[in-house]
Amino acid sequence: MATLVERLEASGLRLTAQRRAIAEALDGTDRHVTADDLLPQARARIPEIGRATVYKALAAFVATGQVGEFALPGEPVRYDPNAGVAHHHAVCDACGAVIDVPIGDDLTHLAPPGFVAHSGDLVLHGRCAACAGQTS
Amino acid sequence: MATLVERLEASGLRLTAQRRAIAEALDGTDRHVTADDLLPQARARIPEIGRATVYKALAAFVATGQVGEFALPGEPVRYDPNAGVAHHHAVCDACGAVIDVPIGDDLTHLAPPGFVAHSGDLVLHGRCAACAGQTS
DNA sequence: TCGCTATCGAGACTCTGTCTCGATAGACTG
DNA sequence: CAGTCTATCGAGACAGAGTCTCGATAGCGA
Ligand SMILES: [Zn+2]
Ligand SMILES: [Zn+2]
Ligand SMILES: [Zn+2]
Ligand SMILES: [Zn+2]
Repeated sequence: MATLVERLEASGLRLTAQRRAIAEALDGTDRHVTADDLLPQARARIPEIGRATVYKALAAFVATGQVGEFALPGEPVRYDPNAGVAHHHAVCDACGAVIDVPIGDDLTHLAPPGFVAHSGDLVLHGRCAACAGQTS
Repeated sequence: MATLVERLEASGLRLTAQRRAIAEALDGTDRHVTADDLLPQARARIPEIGRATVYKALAAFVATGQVGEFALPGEPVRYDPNAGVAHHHAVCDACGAVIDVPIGDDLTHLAPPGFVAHSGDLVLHGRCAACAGQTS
């Protein structure tokens, strides 16, 4: 898999220095981070980068389909550099970890009659391997 | 299926006049509404009801498991009076409609090794029956 | 090189949701 | 019924996430 910067270039997005810094910061983590998490990371590369720039860059990345976003109720939106490969997410109730789950079945066949689904986001809730072992 | 008010009573929640008004307002719609959507509906029953009261009441309802919540990126949390029966959601890209989808398969078996899943929320994206027919 | 346009940065602004705190309403006791 | 104890209420201040405005800048094509 190419880097996020390469995939964004390939998608035709104009890659400025700021967007490159933000894409590198996002790609450098396997976590699922928020925009405000990313700001200090991006500033490590370009100190004068603005907060609005991060939001606008992430929106542009999402529009290309190379970056995913998902939201849990009551939490800020998280961005996912791994959207080139479709996958689902498992969220640990105990520690909050978000784990990528490879896609097995196609889930769009679950759509009701008449609904034309092009994608589906599944979020599993439970205990991750580390937390399940403990008798909380 | 009993009304939401009845189900909340059965779950042992203290049902004040305000909570009853909010539960009736929520139950009276088949849509998936936000807390602030609900405020005027609740005030139609009890005019002096406060905004914080609606938020706190909804949080209490969710804690009983009789009301569901789900979030789309960039949108306020929506509340679902129909959580007594587990179901998924289909969201129309074009008109924004949120449609209940009866559960078919159990999806928790998709969890990765070691992860103990107790529930899964699936959100399908696409076009609803009304919007799919049109050549937008 | 010139100019057009998308992007940038700063900060004000909006919106969603939470917290504080004094007042109130119930439940429970006797 | 009166007293007490506690959960809930309402108002408004507050906080966090995200957007908008607008003048400045940088990249791209001609
Ligand atoms: Zn965990
Ligand atoms: Zn992911
Ligand atoms: Zn539609
Ligand atoms: Zn629903």
